[in-house]
Amino acid sequence: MTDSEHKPARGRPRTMSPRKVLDVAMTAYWHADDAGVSVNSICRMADISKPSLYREFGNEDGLMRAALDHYIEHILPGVFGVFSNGTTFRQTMDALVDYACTHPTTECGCLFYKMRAVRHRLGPRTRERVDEITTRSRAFFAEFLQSRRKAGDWTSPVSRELAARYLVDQIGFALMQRASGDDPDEVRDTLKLALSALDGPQDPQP
Amino acid sequence: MTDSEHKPARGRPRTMSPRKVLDVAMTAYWHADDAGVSVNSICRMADISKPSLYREFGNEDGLMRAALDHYIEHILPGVFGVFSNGTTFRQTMDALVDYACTHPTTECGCLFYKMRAVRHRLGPRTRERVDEITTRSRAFFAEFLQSRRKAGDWTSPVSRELAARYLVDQIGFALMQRASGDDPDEVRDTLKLALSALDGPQDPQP
DNA sequence: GAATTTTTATACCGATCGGTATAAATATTG
DNA sequence: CAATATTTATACCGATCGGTATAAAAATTC
Repeated sequence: MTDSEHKPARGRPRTMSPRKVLDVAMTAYWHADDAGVSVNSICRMADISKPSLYREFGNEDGLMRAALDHYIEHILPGVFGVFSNGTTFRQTMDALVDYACTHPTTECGCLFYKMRAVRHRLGPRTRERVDEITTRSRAFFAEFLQSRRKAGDWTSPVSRELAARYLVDQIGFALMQRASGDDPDEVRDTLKLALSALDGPQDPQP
Repeated sequence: MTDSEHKPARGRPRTMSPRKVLDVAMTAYWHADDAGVSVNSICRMADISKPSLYREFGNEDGLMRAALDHYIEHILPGVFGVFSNGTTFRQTMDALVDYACTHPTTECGCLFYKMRAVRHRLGPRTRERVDEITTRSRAFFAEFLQSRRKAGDWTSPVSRELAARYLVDQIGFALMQRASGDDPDEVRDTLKLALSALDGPQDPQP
């Protein structure tokens, strides 16, 4: 949806690659310790001029939204291996905990959750995208939970809507702790304890 | 510890009241929707000049630390009514959920948790104070849990250290959601579900 | 080669930031 | 009243912010 892959046909050839800028911006927003990621710094890091960036993305809001889309498209799909078809609810939860707490990809947290945490200070288009992804994530987890309930290995009396929201929130909480540099073992213990609230009534705790 | 209540004995009398500045700063940091609380804005709100503020608090870090201390001293004590002596673990948890999700004081979250969420961008002295309060909070909850375990109404196999950390984190998470303007009912459902992970093995869920 | 089109680089805009230099204002002390 | 001590108000500092005006550079079209 970058919508500017039109070949210019004539004019000065561009030295700026939107793909490269998005890689830089995504990584910067994602791995930044604090909110100190300015348009200026991204231009310096990507070695482009500000007018080039503004021509391509309009404003900071457009850049952040494009960077989030870039992240969703290129980084997030790696997570969905966790949701293989045959696996039990419990197995999937364990795999999720592993992924969120020890996978190198999540060492700096998750760009989506980081943007969600500062939702109020985002531009309107980026905020809109964050809200869309929140809705889609909850729907995805709700569908997963429904299938596991039908399969019989998720027996909690909690509604799947609440459980889906709870999963999205608790995983995000763990990823934010991870991004803050918290002890991975403590993050893991906390997340496992939180997710145990979704266990069935008579399931034994390992 | 404001340490500047020395009467000047001579010189131009001060029109600036540290107490008033701390009230303004505390409220601003606490109720601010985003990070847009600058020293300039606090001076405008408190109707004082910047040199007066810098003379009293040194720098932004000193002001934030003093505002946090002010909050701990004047606001937080109202919470401890929840931990009356006779109440059960379950009763205390319910009271905590009520307080965190519906009490007017928590409508904008909690200044401590808000500062904790941006711990990395705090000045060294404020960050030190935040860490101290984190440690003290965990210790307080651990002591409470130990007493309830001895009293026999907290039977979870979870260690009290983990449970204490979990309580501090989950209550903070709920307060941050509340500060973000999330639906109080949803925050309440999430927190109740999270705290149910600390219930004993055979306790019935109401 | 001249005209046109597109992107580039540079320099700038006003606003705001945290922090401070300076001097006027207002008190006590002699 | 003069000297001194302290706080005030004002104006300023350099840096950075998001965003843009302007014109040169580099391509195609005529």
